Amino acid sequence: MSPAPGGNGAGGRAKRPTMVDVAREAGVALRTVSRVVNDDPTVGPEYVTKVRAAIAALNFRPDERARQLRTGITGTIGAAVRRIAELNPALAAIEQSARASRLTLLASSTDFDASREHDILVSMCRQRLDGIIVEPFAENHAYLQPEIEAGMPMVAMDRPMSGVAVDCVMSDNASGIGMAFHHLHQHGHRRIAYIGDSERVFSGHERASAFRAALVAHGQSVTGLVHPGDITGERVGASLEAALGGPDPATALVTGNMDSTIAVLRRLGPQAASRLAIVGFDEVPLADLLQPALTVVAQDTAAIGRTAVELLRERIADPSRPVQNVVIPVSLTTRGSGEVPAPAVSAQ
Amino acid sequence: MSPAPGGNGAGGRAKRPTMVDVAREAGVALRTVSRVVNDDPTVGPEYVTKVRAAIAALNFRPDERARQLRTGITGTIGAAVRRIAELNPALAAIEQSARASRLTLLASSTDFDASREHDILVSMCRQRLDGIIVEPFAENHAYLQPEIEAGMPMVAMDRPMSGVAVDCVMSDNASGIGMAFHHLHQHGHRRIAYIGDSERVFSGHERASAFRAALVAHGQSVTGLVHPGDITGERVGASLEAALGGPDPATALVTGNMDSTIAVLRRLGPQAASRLAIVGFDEVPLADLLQPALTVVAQDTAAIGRTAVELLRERIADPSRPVQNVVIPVSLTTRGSGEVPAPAVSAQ
DNA sequence: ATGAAAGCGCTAACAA
DNA sequence: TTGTTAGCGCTTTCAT
Repeated sequence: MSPAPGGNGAGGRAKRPTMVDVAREAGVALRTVSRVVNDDPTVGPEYVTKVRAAIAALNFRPDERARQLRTGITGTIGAAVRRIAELNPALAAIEQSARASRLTLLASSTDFDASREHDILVSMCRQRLDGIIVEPFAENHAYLQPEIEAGMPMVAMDRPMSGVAVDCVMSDNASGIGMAFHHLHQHGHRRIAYIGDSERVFSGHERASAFRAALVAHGQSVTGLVHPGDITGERVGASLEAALGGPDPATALVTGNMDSTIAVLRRLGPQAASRLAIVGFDEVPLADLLQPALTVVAQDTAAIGRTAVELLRERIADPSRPVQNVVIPVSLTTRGSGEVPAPAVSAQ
Repeated sequence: MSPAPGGNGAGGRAKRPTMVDVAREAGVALRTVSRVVNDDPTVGPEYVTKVRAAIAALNFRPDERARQLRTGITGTIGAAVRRIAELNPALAAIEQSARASRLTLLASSTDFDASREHDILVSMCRQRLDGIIVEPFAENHAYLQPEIEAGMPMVAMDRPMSGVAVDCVMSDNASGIGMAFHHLHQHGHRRIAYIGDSERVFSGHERASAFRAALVAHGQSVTGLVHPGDITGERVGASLEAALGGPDPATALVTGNMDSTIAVLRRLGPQAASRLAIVGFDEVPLADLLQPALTVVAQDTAAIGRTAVELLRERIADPSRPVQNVVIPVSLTTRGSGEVPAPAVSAQ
């Protein structure tokens, strides 16, 4: 009711009250305030009342930083992903799981930049977060070995890390590519091309390799059909020409990730996809509104995020357990673009 | 070279070395280690060498939490937005600006839930972040008054906050709606309907009001043309029927935000938009790949995010400066859907 | 240029 | 059940 004593006048930068102030105001010991704040049941009801009143009178808010320093745990896990603020269902799942475990999530964008990733991970380690989920980008992470040895729990998502042994969760890339290929093959296509991310990227390599394997398994030549590389308009355009031009053009296309799919659609122009069968790896926003609607191999992003948090919590609980490697199944979502039939064979 | 002393054996949870350990290892005072860690130039070169060596030998990493407790600043700002992990260019801009100012960003999803928003904001206050950017959702934020009085810098984004006086940055909603209406009017449309978010939402209210004002300014009746409400398939479907059915159907549509636009497109089905002129408020992912490509009123999300960080930094620097209110202009991006001409008047 | 010692605000042994 | 006291790991006066 009465305004807080202690020079809380208007305008000036008020000094926040601490537990000591609350204790004085309530006429109890510091320890009692701490107990009340932490809902310790062994405090007498009248003390609880007095302390609560003092807390309200002073507008006291405990300083989480001091608590963290003292207890050694931050209640926060970090997520170093390529992009926050872009559609990232795995990150959404991580946030949800973290919240369910009463953990704060500190998410940062590594932004496809190894040095940024380095800075973020080092900073997270200095903050002594309870654990870190990372979607690795850099080639080598040996510099993290001391941190891991010092007990910093870490989980890799989407890609494994090299140079350190950490738990990892990722999609079954090979199966997904197999599904896409098989689906198009079943719809009569015999010339199926692949356009995807650079093989320098782990998943780009896995997917391109799996596609080559599928071609070989169907007794086909790999020549001219597999086009990994950077996702730029020009590169994708050139790959498209290579795949769709020539004497024996592809009648169907597998795109290796969301960005490739979008780049291909942009390059082909509206409705060009109705002449060509397309199956994309990764879900695409508004895939149902395109024409034809896009058939995709969908990753179980919710499971990936959930599993990442699970692995991290298990690692926190038992730092010495053996390293786990979890592979999450993918699934095919048919919407139209993958069911375009192969054109009847005319001549050759 | 030699392994760190102090029981760093394999398997066990190693205790991290502190500055005290480094000081002992280097044979210097604690204070000197602190100086070296903080690049204080007044340290003798040979001391620097010794300390660096000890740091490397022990794999010492300073504990950011202790530093924060002691200095009082965290170097971290919070962002409580509706959704991270979804396309959110304003959040991306915030992250970029924060990084440019060497600030860590702690982003959390309030997820369209007032109690979640409350928990997140309270938690950020307890963590004594250097400042908070919030995309307010709850009706009233008076509970934050004590925090603001205690010196917690805060900036509202996209919507103002009620119950507290804080800086605010948002788009020029009224102009945007005016642009959309005017654009359609210029293309010959005389029956233009609006479907948007609920008027309980601040921007929903602003935009619906502006649309009514536009109708009135053009001497038209408001009846049956303005449809704010929750964004669900059924509600949007009903609003569409009301607007497009009847004796005098609308020939053009303004949608009030991204979700309304997408809901309308889903409801109308593919290519239905080629019979109806549509201008959406907010950019839509892959808007260029739809048919017809989508004409939208685009918010300058980059400017919004940048300004939010700017306002926050200024507030941190000068807690007593007057509250600022910044309105960011919007712009029209024509792609096709808004340029569908009005059908020739047949009878009536 | 370097060091000794006092805290930042909280929790956790240990006493009473 | 409540209080006393010693830190968590760092920065920072103040001496030297």
